[in-house]
Amino acid sequence: MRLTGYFMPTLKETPSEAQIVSHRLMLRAGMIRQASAGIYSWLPLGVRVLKNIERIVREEQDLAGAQEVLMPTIQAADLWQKSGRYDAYGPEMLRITDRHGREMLYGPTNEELITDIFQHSVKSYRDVPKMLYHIQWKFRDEVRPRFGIMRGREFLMKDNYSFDLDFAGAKKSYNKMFVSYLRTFARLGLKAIPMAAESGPIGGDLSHEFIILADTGESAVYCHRDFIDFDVLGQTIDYDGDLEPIVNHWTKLYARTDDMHDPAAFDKQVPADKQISNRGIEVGHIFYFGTKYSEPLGAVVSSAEGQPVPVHMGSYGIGVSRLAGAIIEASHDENGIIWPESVAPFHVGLINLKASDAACAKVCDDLYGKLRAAGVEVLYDDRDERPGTKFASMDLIGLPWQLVVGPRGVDKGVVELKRRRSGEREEISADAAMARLTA
RNA sequence: CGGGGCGUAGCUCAGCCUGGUAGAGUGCCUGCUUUGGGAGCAGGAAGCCGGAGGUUCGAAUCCUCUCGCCCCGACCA
Repeated sequence: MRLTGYFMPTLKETPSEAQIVSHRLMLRAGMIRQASAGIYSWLPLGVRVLKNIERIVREEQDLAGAQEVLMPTIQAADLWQKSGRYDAYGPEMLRITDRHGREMLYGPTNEELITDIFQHSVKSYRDVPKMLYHIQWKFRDEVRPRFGIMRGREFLMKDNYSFDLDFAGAKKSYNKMFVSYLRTFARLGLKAIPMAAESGPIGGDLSHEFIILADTGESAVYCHRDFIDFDVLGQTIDYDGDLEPIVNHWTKLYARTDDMHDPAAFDKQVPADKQISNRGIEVGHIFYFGTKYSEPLGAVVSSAEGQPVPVHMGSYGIGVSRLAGAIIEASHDENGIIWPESVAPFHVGLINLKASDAACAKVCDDLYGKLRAAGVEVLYDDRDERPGTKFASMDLIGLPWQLVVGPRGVDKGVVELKRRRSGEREEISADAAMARLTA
């Protein structure tokens, strides 16, 4: 993409409404634009990031055996009346009346709808287990939206719902999602730590929040330092096999959010030099809730003995749009965003330091063509701007690599390859740079 | 929902107290100079001063109402 033709309205100054770093940087980088309180439009650069996050989430859901569906944003109120949540949900739920006076709502979540879909078609124990997920916009009328995209009223979320015959089955589904989440966040370049969370009236330990550590996080979290070095991507996962050992490995050490924190247990279980107490951002939440919705909504299957049994369910959420902000919170410096490779809107930024110089332009155009031909996503700054402006905006938008071509280097037959994350630069030939970027 | 604050040019803000018909920086457009970390000079375009009432000869400025947005707290993916 040539920057001269790209819609990327960057800002030199920080808009006054933005307080936290991800919000400021997303606005400055031209990723989003506020439409109203807690509601945002996504501009081209932001959409590219969002799509990358979505892609990874989707791939990992599919890998774990879940199937994608797509449920509507607007739902009829009657299912919610059946589950009892229409009254329980309160003003956070945006209620709408259609032209016929029918009560509708903009979905804040989808348990009712998915359970209804399931119960219409599934009647036998032979048809479970099933895991169905979708990635859809949701709306929660937060009293006080804030932190930009991190806590908007409208947000993009992946939610998955599992259906099993009994608790043992549900636990297997839970484990699949647990491991799937570890992989998903790791691929997004994040250190996400599963922390014991409130599981509501069901009780037990089957609820985990996946938290990333960031100083600007919204809640206090406490955990063992060894989590930082845990790795999940180095092993092959067999989702049909026993996942319990992996789950155990990731849950045996102390990790709790503020509301579950027990200072005495923390001190007892974690040596002082291994204690981390920090702020954290919740990027995912998984829980088992048994028959809470299957009973009132009639999601019942026949057991092998011919007896009707309500299915055991779990639900598993990932805040897709929130992740865009969370990744920035976890990965930036004073100059701007530092995207992990997997979600970067482009792989490399090609900077022509002197657009008016024919030799420079020749080298750049050539590199641009070759990179594109090689399938490398490249943003080519071909603007007639000063070098400082170009460096600043490229650092701001945080592409993993910068390929800098200036008259000085072109004379010597070299270009400069800069790593955004470390700031390392090296002068190498254009061919060598190509080889590096296509490796 | 309790408490606080802010709406003036795309962005950051001054002007408001003490009423006299719109400002700066930056960004944008033109030209010249410049060219390795958000340049310099000159010229230019750009605002229903959030909206509605009111007071006044006259309102960005004073009064009332209203809408929007932000911050702290409680709450939340």
